[in-house]
Amino acid sequence: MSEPTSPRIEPFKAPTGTRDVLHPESDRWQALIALFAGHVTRAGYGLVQSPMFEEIGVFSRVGEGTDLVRKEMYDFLDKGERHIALRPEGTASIARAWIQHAQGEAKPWKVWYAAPSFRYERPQAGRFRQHHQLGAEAIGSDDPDLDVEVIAMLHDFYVSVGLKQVTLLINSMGTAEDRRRYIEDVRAWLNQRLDTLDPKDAEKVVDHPMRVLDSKRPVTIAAIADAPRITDRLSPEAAERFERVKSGLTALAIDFSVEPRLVRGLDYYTHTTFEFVSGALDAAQSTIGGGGRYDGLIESLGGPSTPGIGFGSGIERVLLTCDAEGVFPAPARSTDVFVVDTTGGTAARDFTIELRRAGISAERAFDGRSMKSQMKSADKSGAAFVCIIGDDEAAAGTVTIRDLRGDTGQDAVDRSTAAAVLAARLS
RNA sequence: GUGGCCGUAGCUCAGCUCGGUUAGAGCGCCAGGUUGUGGCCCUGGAGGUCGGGGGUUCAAGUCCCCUCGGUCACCCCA
Repeated sequence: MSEPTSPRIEPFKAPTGTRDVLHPESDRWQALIALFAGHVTRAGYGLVQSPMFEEIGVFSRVGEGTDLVRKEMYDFLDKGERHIALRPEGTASIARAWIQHAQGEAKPWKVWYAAPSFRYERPQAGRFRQHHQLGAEAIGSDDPDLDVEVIAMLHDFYVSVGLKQVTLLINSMGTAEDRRRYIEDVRAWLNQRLDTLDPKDAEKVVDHPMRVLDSKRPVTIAAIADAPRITDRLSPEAAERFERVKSGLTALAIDFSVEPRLVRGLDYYTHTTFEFVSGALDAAQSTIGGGGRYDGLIESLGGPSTPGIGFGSGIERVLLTCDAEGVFPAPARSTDVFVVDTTGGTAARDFTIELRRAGISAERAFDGRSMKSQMKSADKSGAAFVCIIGDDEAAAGTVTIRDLRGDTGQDAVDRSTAAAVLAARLS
């Protein structure tokens, strides 16, 4: 009989379509979120932390016919048999939160978030099962100048990130009635030309006629050149609103192009819809942010008829675009002081923490490494100074401060004053 | 969900076409060269279920099948 072999464990991996964001990339995430937070905070938006999952109904109201609801929802039954879905997009949760808690707040209620979203899809470039969105929503006002504010906020954020090859596309879906009537018109128009469409698109005429207009297939693109345009069919009040939005963007020197075929994936949009597309990404996923007005959403979630507008922007896609444009690198990590201790580690333990308590960033090596090894670690840490504590310093109650960057050499100072000396030399 | 390509050290990859001694390189990591001093250089070391399972064979990293994962595209979207 041979000894029973211990079972080999196949190492676990992060689930399909998810990733671990480790430093230094995570430092870049923090910097991006902080930059965004600055923009929205200056505009009066407050942070909302909402649950990552909801009763599935919250999300299915965004559009029973959308792919997002029909096949991309990451849903399951919990132990209480509740039908739960992981948040696939940010707006519905915010709308639900407003209905539940904030109806009495001043309008518009302006909030922002930086949070994960989940969609059950096959991952590819710029597409994940868990991705992260920076978003903002303003609920309770139908003023078109609010549309301008929201779009300008996202535009200016991209500018401050350093992105140059970003194009703003805008469209208006008109009122709910305009939208409904237009969809019928498009369906009728397409039905008379089914044989001229690419077969893949012809299938979509019944359920998603507007999707056909958004097709990338050459045959279809040629066939729909003269299809009715929503922007030609807006009711007078919707057209006037749209003009106000466009003139606002123009006044702010924000370039845009009206794209009457712009179709966004969620059914709740009315009036203004917009999308920021990167020209630097050659991947299939080039939309880095988008949003629009959703004047019917709150009501469909059981709240009072209330207008709203907002956007979401994918952190992963924004950073992908940054890579493509060579902007927004990870901020350099810096350590002020690296403590080298060859006396056994006690001095490093205590002195490092003393320095940190004095507001100095301090690192050290562990495991009783040789001085040479510790010096190498000090160099790699990027520290400006190294503090050496060997037998001589320990006996004399001093530390040797060595400048790792310049040529000022090294000198011993009394340990009790070392933190102050370092703080002075670092400033 | 469908299809193309790809899975060999922590990372990037060679080896697979025409199966055959202890599976290699660079980088990284650790140590030594300098018994108290980093960056450069030199030397050495650790580290591999060749994604997993099955099959063919005297013999499989190499051939076949299945499966899982990655990636890209469709679809759709951030």
